[in-house]
Amino acid sequence: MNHDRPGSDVSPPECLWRLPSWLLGHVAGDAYRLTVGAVGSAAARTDYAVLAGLAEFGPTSQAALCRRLGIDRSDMSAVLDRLGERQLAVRTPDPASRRQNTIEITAEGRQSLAGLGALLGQAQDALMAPLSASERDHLIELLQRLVEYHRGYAHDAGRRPPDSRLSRQ
Amino acid sequence: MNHDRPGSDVSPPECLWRLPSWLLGHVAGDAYRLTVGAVGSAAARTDYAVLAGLAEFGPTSQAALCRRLGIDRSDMSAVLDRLGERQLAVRTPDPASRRQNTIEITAEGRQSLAGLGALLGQAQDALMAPLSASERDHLIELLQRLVEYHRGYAHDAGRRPPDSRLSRQ
DNA sequence: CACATGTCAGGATCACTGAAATAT
DNA sequence: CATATTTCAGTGGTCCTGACATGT
Repeated sequence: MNHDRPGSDVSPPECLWRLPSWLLGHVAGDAYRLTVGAVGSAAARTDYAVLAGLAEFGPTSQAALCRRLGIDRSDMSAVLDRLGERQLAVRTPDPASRRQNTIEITAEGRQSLAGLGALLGQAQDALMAPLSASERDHLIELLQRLVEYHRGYAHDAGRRPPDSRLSRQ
Repeated sequence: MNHDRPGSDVSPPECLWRLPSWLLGHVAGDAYRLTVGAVGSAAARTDYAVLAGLAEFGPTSQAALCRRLGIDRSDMSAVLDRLGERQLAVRTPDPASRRQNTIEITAEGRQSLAGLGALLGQAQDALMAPLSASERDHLIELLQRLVEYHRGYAHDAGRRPPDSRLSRQ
């Protein structure tokens, strides 16, 4: 029933309006609703992330996938069950180390990934609508710096240290 | 048990790394955990927002408070019950319009607000640690623009039109 | 009557806790 | 033994739906 929704008396307290965590909560909520709307369901949103990871990483263990996507391994099982049922990914026990699975994306999975990616692109445009292209880039860059710092992601694309060849030999 | 947490194999897929909604989800999650950690409980985080609103708006109706803080009115009742029990806010029926309550912050509420504000400030610094002062301001401004656009907040403080005195008389 | 307010009961999703079974 | 992987059961919070009683 979506109670509440702006009236004319709506302006936030200064005190929260300058508070990054409050702003982030609202914007992330909007982003969530927009992407879920574009993609059709909350599950499909998670599926996209997992499929994107599988497509880019190649066959991976389930735990590594969790670490790289920031999804708790308690929740990953259900996601992979769902992807498995729909034949979008396959889970095979790893012969080399029998305690872990090898997860791999299927051809259908890649198709689904492409479709979801297109839908998500629209949602991103809707989300970032009020910002110019350079502002969007700047926002993305600032968010990336925060993610790197707090989640220990070492994003290295295009940031290969200048002496990388030297330091290796 | 906080499963997962970075290893050395951790780097996100390019595909998500440029996706604002994914970045926002992670950063908002970090912000949430930092603020909850600083403030002691998730409930205290909500209390802060409500107390901040009450302190800045003055006595307000419950529904107006919901709209301005972006909290659903289904959930506000419980929050006010909690604040009432702890004597941080009082809920009195409005004599002028008997269908609405007037909510007001108490002296204890202001004390609690100040304490929580200090704790939250530390969490914000921790969150924004990797960014310079001007980068923090820029991030905040970009997020504000998105919140305004998507949630219909009309933020006007400090943006009084240059001719505000003229336009009023 | 339509409409706003406050309250309640409940669902859905998410991030997380804690523990078990299994294998290295 | 300690450690890592996979899975499951369950919690708490937030957001949301739908309804109801009470007022204007």
